[in-house]
Amino acid sequence: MEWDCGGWINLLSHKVKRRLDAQLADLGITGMQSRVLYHIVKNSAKGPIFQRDVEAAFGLSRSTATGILQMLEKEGLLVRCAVPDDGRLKQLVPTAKAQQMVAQVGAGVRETEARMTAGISPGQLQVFLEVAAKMSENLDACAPLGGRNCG
Amino acid sequence: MEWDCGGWINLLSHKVKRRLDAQLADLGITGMQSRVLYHIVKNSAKGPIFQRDVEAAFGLSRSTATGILQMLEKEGLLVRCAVPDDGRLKQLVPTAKAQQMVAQVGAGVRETEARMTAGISPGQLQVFLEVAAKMSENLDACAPLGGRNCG
DNA sequence: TGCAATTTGTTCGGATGCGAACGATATTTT
DNA sequence: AAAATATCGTTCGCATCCGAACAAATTGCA
Repeated sequence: MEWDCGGWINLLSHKVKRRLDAQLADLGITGMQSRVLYHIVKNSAKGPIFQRDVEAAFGLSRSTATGILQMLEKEGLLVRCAVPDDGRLKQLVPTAKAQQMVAQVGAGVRETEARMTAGISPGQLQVFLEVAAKMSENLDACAPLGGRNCG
Repeated sequence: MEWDCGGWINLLSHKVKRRLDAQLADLGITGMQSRVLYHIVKNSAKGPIFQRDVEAAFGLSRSTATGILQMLEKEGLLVRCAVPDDGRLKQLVPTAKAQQMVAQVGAGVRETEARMTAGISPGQLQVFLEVAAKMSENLDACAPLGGRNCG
């Protein structure tokens, strides 16, 4: 009779989100937005990056990704420009402002990370991350149930 | 420059939620609702339980808890009745239907839990849960930042 | 070539969660 | 006792995210 599927994980995620959003509120950006922006900044150096890559990396639906990227563009943190090769794609190009934002966000994030992991040994943290990754993988494997809208 | 605050945790939580909600869709209940209901069923045996207890247990804001409990009542899964001692409180009393629902949900939840933890040793899982609990605790400790609306 | 299927991103309506402001009831202080 | 304070739950408007339906562009196949 005892079960708790995802109870702890959702509770923890919930707290992380609240803490991080509060930490970043002054910068006018949310945790999710900052992660997406960081991902774009980091990966656009290696080659062109598109909305579909963001969807895949964060498990977001198309509509949600559209909204986040529109918002980031409106804030002047990136530009979505058409590419000649394929008229469907819009390449995501971070602006100089994005670099600043990423640096500022990084400071807040590291602070929150430090508080969060206080008193946890590197070894424990390692196991934690490995288990989390394995769970993520397991869930991908049994994905066919439900939503077909995201990659 | 490398940071990922809550990236993995949010991604995993996201996937758990999607999987569980899909699993429970046939029963007409969401993962969050089912967890709250289970909590009420389990704890109402030990003594009266109120909305504030739900808020504390799941880190929900007052308004969110109100919404979930109103919904569960509308579905006939619980009754919120006034108590004579304190006119502010509404005791949460699960119905017989709630017992059935909890049993049905339990089956689906155990299936999802099994899939999710496949290939993970009990020892690893133990560490994972301990670290998650420690992180949760750490986040509670630095709570004063932001929202004052929830317990 | 020409038409079907796929891919990419948008818009729309709905669900869930939050914070602020509120009314009602209890408790504490004066 | 009266007034200030605290607690409990509700309502409201806002943000985030989802899935479905859609338009535009590309690819694959006959």
